[in-house]
Amino acid sequence: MYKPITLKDIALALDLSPSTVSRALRDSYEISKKTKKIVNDYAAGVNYQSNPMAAGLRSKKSKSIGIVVPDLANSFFSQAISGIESIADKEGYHTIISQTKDSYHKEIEVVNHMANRSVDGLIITMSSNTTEYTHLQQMHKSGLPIVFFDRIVDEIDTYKVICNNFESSYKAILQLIENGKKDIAFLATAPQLSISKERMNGYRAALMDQHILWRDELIKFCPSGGSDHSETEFAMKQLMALDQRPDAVFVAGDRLSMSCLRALKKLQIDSDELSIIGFSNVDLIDLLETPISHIRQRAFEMGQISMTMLLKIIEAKYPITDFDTKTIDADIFWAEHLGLDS
Amino acid sequence: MYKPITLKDIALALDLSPSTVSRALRDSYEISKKTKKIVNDYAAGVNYQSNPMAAGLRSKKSKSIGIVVPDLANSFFSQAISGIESIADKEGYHTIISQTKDSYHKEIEVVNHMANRSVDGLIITMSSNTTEYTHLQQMHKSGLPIVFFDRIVDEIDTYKVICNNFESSYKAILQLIENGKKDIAFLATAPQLSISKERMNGYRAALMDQHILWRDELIKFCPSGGSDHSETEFAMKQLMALDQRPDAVFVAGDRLSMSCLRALKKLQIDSDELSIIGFSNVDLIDLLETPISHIRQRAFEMGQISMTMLLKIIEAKYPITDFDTKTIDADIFWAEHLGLDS
DNA sequence: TTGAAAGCGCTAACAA
DNA sequence: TTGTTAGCGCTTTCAA
Repeated sequence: MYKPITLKDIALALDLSPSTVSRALRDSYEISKKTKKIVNDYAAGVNYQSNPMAAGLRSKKSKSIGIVVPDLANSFFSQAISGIESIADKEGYHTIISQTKDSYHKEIEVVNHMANRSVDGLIITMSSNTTEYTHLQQMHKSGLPIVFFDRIVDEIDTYKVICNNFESSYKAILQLIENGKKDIAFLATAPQLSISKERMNGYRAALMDQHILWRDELIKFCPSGGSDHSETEFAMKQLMALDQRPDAVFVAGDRLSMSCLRALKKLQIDSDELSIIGFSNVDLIDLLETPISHIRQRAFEMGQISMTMLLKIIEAKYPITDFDTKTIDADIFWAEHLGLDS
Repeated sequence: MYKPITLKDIALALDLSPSTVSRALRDSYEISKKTKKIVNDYAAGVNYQSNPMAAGLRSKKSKSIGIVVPDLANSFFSQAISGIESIADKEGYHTIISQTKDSYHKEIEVVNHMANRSVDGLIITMSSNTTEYTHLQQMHKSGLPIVFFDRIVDEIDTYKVICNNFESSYKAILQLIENGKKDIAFLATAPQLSISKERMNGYRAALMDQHILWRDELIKFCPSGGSDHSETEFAMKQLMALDQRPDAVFVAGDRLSMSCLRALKKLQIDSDELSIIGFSNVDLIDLLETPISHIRQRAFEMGQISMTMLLKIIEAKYPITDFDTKTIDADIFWAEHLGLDS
């Protein structure tokens, strides 16, 4: 059976008390250098591993944080996770990752599990089906440090890290208009998501500033976010069936952008007919058949900032009350055939 | 401060003993239906969440398992994780995911952390830089259930799940040869990895059976596995500089396949000049500019099987001694221009 | 500078 | 069917 060395074992072997060993191992100021050396050497020799469950049970700290994202297969999230880990590693924090697959119930379950496992904090991107936040509000009120990332929740006051959704959308649409596009469709995932709203606001503002009329029929939502291709295909089919067809489509979602490409391929719609610009952090974007203009979020950097913010809360001596939302620029890349700079 | 309801609180409120409450909550046969109902109703009312750290500390079980993969950004792994979770969810197990970024040291750290967090078992794909397994051997000897996945370790006797590396490689090469290719290069990641060896064996066997001479200069390794593009580019450049240039290349790695495509694009080598077939589980493969024949592993299924095997070990009444290695078929898809069936 | 003792929240013998 | 008691491995008062 699995029987690791315990702190007690060390105490016994070294004829010290458990508390001394514990303190020595944690490099407490009360312990003499000599004792510390003896203890640490012995511990290293027998490959002692402290048990975080026992430690956490007592001290309510675990030096580990939880990361909750909707989908690991989404490069935006995996890049962000790498950013989070780059900081966590440096600061000696472990990370525990879980995905919700955009399910509200899975999210609740995962968050509870992490909280109970005594993570010291949480970095979370909401599931797209989450419209009710009491599970998070409760934890947050109880003192669990939380940082929201990408998809944020207004109702909970804490640090939030998002990309410049409004501005980058605005800029993208503006550029399209200046390039002669007039009928720009808007394709988004779930309408209740913060990112959908912010991106739509950017779209709307650009149209208004350029005196282009808003057309309801050009707005389509695919709540599955592109995981259900038929949904995207249906939306695109509807758009292309309009009397006044769009000449461009702005896709406000990462997975959705690729789903949209696939739909266009299936519907045999050429990229000359319909320009497409979408949010995308896909690595392979340069290898795609159809050149696609895209807005690329600085996911790694966003992850790093999220972790930095979380650490700030965790290690704060006094509760923080003055939270803000970090907005990170995104980079726009124009497909070559449009002949535009990025 | 964070002060969750404890089992004791419930016991106090209901004037029961903690053990009764504990048993009622866990639906023990010893407890009357009435008491169970009272307890469960009350617990639900106050939103009681059991503390798995305390439970785990005592019972040495946590109903959670660890998943360790090299890289979350690799679709093969994220698909496999989804497969693992599909079974874990059903059986009431939580999953804790970590990535090693193919670092040996990160792997050790992550595995230790998980073991200490009392995961009930581990599903792991080795880091490509791991050549020494004492950290795992130790845990395994101590009784931690482990299932190896994709990249396996001969030295440790437990369940292993891999794809049919030899056979699918053999079949792919055979097909290439039958299609007239004669100078088939072999591109792999780290040579010490089980997958590299198995795939090379398939390659070698097919050549031999078809009486094609083995040529050392057609074999190239890219230890970074495609994350360092310059490495791949250099290898491809070397290959194309040979007097007798290859007319096809077989890529024995997921990320490497895409890296290879990118290298060919950069070197402006047409797919007519050089056919490429590689392992790949990329979702977007149908949207790529260059049609690429590919071997697609049944990642989701492999994940499911891994989890099933792990559960078998975890829940075994008596230690299992008779382990085997599950080999799952892979599917070969031929790029259209080759005019072959899959 | 070290040790003794209590207890974190839970489970599992053993008793009743 | 329920309660009592001890203890998982560690940290943390408090005392020495």
